[in-house]
Amino acid sequence: MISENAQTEQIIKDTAKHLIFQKGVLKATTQQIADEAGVNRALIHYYFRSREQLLDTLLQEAILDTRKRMREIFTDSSDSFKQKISKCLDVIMARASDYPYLENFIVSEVARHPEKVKLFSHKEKDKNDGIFRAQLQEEIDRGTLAPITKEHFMINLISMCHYPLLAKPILQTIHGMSEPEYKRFMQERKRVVFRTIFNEDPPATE
Amino acid sequence: MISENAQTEQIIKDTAKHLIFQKGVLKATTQQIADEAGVNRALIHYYFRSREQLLDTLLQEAILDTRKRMREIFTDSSDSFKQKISKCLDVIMARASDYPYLENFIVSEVARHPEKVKLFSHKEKDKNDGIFRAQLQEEIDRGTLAPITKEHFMINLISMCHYPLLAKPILQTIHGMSEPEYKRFMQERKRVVFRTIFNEDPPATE
Amino acid sequence: MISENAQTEQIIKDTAKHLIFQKGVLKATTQQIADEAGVNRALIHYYFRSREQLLDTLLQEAILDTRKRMREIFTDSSDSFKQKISKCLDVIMARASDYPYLENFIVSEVARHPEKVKLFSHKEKDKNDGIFRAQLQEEIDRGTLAPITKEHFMINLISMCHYPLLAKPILQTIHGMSEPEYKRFMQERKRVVFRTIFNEDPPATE
Amino acid sequence: MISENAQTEQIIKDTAKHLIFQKGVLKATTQQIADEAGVNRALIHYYFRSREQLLDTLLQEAILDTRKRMREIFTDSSDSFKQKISKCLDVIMARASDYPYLENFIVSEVARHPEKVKLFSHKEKDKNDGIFRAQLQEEIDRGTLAPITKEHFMINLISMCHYPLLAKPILQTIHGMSEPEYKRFMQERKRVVFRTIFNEDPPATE
DNA sequence: TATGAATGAGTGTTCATTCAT
DNA sequence: GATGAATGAACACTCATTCAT
Repeated sequence: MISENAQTEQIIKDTAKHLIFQKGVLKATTQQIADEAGVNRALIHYYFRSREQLLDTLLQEAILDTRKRMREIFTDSSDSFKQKISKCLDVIMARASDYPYLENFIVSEVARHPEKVKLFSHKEKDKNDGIFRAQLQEEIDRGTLAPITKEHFMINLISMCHYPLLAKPILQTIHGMSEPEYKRFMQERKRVVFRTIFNEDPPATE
Repeated sequence: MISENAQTEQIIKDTAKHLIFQKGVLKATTQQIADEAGVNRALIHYYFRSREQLLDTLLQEAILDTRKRMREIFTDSSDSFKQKISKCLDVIMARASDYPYLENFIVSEVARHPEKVKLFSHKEKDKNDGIFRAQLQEEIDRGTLAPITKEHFMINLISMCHYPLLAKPILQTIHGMSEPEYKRFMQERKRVVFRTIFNEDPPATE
Repeated sequence: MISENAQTEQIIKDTAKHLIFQKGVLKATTQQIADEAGVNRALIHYYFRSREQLLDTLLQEAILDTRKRMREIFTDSSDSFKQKISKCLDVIMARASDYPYLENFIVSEVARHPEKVKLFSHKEKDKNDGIFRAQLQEEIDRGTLAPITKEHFMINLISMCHYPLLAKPILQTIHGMSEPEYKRFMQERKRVVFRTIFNEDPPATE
Repeated sequence: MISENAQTEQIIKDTAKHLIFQKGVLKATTQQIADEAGVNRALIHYYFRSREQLLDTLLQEAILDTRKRMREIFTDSSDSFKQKISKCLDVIMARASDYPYLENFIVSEVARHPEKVKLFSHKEKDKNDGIFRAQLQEEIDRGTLAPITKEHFMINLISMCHYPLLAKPILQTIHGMSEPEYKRFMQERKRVVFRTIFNEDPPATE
């Protein structure tokens, strides 16, 4: 009816993303998805064969998209390490802001079906990995960063960005934040994370 | 059979905690719980009225327990701020290590039933809150800590502890860690987090 | 309601047998079975886990029962060969009369799931097989039976009994038989089959 | 694509016959039929209105074809009765060999929809019927055949041919026949059936 | 306390069928 | 003629929950 032609497939995907990644309805039913998308439940199976495959598709897309953005940042060699991390923070925060429950979804998916971890493995040995490690070491040698491995460094970055978005309602309750207060809090967040890591403000970005 | 008397209630709770918080079976069925606990499925309803109420009980207990431990740390005024944070890290890490999926469970529970956020609200205006803010400010004034609000500070702490445990299988895949490598990684974690925050090693603990 | 306790399981089995083997509703729905049995549809899964397993159980029981009766006939060594075959015909006809669609069901089950053929394999090398072959050969040698292998002989027997029951409505139409005519036809059937094989009337049975 | 014009209708029918009558997929889906035929699923409805009507068409054709061949045999008065039966056996065996599951399909179709029995009724009172009965009686009078009605006689014929093809996998299991053994078995079959009926070998055929 | 039996609501999925193009 | 998209009805199955004992 409302949905026509090949757009329908996209509508279903968008609706499912919205429901699961944004609203946090991790176990969204095919019925729920179909209702929200304004389509017949059977259409989900027509396009994706199963609920499982729809979710896998969403997951795959989200992962590839994030990875692509990350690669773009680290491939651009003209930036300084701190500039890269700053951009990286932007990407992570944007992602976390768009899809607050994505990380949560990923974690429970993998908990239930450990073989899905394959979705995260690169075939191609990342060429940027070497550069990253070198630049990180450089900062440490220069004394602008306490000694830390790449793994700990990246996980620090990701954790500090994701968690507050995930736990939004809880934080609002525990710390008694109103909606505008929370909004302000999240806007400060990037600077705070950068400062926690580097002990200085992030470089200005366009 | 095996379970007698009032122990049964505890066995059910323990089993459910294990299944959901430790093994990550967030949607554990009453059947699964009963089977694992070696009791009849109907007993769960006898003791807890509904699956929902059982889960709420578990949640409540986990929250109260964590809060109690935290309070103990911050009530003991003889410790320095850094010592308190160090102990605090110990508690969070221990919790995250015992119940890696607890945070995940909380988040999706609250996402689905926003009213459950009530479980997190204190009635009693926390007396330690004032002390904490004062001590934090003191550190900042002394220059041992970059300016930061209590909220950001606490969230940094929590995020950096929880995430790596939650995402264990993914991290192992992305960073190519073997089981012993991951174990070592987690053992380093506390020091890394402390250093990321304070730019110095944590004080020794008993 | 009507059904109580452990009888329910038997009621479900009996109903399914009736529906599938007698009425010929080969693809009888769990709903149909449950309705006819006057029980809740979910109970079928409670007792048999799946429709498939219910059907397998029925099949298994039917096969074992028939095999048992057959063995009884051939184990009793006091009977002459013709007497044995006569009794054998009685059993086959009775079976075919009780469950006209059993053979049909078996055939389509095996066509769909060839591995189910295992249900028919004996583990124990049949001791009666030797006796049967010897007695058959004896009849041939005596000239009361045209030369024939055991396999062809048995299949002749079975085919001629089953087919007319299976195809009842068609035969009634093609040969224009009324209900009493068909009944008479079937009553003659045993004698006809025996005569076709041995060229003489069967011995009298109790 | 591959299929053009009016051939498509035939392709669909042939595919369905193959799937249902030969491979034994009695509940072949329109999708399965369409896939195997390499056409769009909706085309089946375009040509046949419904799955049901397609199947009815196949059934009708199979019945008419068999009946036509039978009539040819019995219309040709130059043959002796035994020659006719021998030819008749050839036709039945060929049919059963081509479409082993046809009989099974017919039986379950009629079981489900008893009104389909109409497909088998002749309008025209078969003229050959009288001749057949006369010739049969002649054989009986001559003593070459034990007394038997036309109905029993025909059913004996048909049963003994169809069953072993239908039950192929089961017979192979029960009697431990290898594929070549079964093939040899079926080749012997015609002679065996003829001998069972007439106590003599069938006349040679071209 | 504890349990086996029973149920209603809901889940993912399949399928024949229709329709606009 | 032919097709992709769409739908409603049905299906096997699961699950939390209730109840009699």
